[in-house]
Amino acid sequence: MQKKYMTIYHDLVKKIQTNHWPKSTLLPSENELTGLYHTSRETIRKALNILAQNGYIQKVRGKGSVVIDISKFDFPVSGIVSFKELANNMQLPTRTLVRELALVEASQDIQEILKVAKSDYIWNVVRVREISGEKIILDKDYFNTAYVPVLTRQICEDSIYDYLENELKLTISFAQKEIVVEEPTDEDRDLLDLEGFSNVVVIKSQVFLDDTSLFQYTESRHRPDKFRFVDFARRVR
Amino acid sequence: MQKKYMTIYHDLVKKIQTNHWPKSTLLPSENELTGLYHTSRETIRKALNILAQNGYIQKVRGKGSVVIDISKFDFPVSGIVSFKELANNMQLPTRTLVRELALVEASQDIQEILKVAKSDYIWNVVRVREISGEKIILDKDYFNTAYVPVLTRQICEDSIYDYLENELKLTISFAQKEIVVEEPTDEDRDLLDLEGFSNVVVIKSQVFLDDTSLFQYTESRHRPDKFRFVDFARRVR
DNA sequence: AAGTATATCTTGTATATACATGTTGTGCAA
DNA sequence: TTGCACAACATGTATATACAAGATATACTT
Repeated sequence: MQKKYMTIYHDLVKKIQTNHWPKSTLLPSENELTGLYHTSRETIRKALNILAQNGYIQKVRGKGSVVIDISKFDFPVSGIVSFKELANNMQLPTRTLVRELALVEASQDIQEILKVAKSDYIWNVVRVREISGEKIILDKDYFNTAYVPVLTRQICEDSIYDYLENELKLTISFAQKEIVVEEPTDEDRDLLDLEGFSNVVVIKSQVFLDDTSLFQYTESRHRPDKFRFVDFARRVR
Repeated sequence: MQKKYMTIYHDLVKKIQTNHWPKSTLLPSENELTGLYHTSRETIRKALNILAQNGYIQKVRGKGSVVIDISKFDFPVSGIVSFKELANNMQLPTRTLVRELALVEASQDIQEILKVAKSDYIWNVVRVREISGEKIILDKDYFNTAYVPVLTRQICEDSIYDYLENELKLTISFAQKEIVVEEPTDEDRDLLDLEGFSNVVVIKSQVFLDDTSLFQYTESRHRPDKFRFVDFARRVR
């Protein structure tokens, strides 16, 4: 890491999480922090602003930065996080079952969503996520082959995002997400342990790269009783 | 508005929304913008960073700022937005029915959530939101009387947030939100037009003021078929 | 003793400069 | 014609200074 304000940010996060500065106390003032980190006030302020954005502190003019330890929860689906990254932070045992991996012509719907031509081929991946032995989540991924030419079963069982970022060197940047509740499809009923639930929670995401190109569409279909979405929000005026 | 970077931000938002710079084109460079707005580059950069945060542009190093018009959707429940503010942006007719407004001792649960003492009184508000004549949303609000001493039926029918911000001069600042799916309670079945749905989507929010004090807890209970949550997310590394 | 003015702390805004680093097109050389 | 070097321009990072404005403790005045 070479970006100074980022290393300071991460250091401050760690210190807040380890209770170095307990909840609802004040951080050292910006001027003191410049001394501690041997840097300028503007650099400190950049780090502090990211802390505020992410719900670690609340800045109060004339007073200082209050720690608000909205403790980063068990299952933060906010942001863009791969299942593997989630699983790593979870206490429960997880498993991924690849049910489908095929290069196919896009359906009408997917054509429009991914903005590809009629004859274009796309990757179609269907995976079941098992948590504590129960089939809880059905992930249906569609990738534009212009950006993801190759996919293997091995990659899908491990982590596609890991492959995209570390092997293909793609820079995943932002996503448009939508959460709705739907009736289960036959596929849902077939592949998930729905236990009589008459709804599934569906997270639909369009995911974009650094250069604003749309490369992925995903539907993540969850059993409703196991679904939880937490978010930190700021009031905008 | 006296903050220069905020007026520039709002001006740029307006110009993007009115297609002055169409989707996937480049904004003028930072240097050009300093000329247009008669200001310094850092001030322009502050405005641009807020645009990027809110999903209007994607900054690409060496190239410029690409407009990504993730068009602000019909029902943005992301952020902290009052029902009245939502209703004003909606095409459909809405109505609010106040079913309860009482000063009561907090239950065990609410005591813990709002962090008030056993004997403390809190405001308990129950409102039904009608959209196109259907009872779709049940809002259950709990306010700490230390910050909201007075509430009237009139205020609850109009907009509590409007009252808090413009009359009481409270500065609502941030919230911790959680979305889960639950089985309907008797109250849900009684007050909402559930039409046989066996689930409700519940948004639970703790809302905080400027000085980090917790003043409100809310449960917003939605009929699942009418629920939609959209969000813009950035990948953090 | 009470209240008020003030000094001094805090964060917020605006501006300037310097250099690093990524992108793109121009023009020269093979 | 192809390919490479380089200039020109874009954004990113780090630093400095000045002043505005909110919070707070101190000391002084009444």
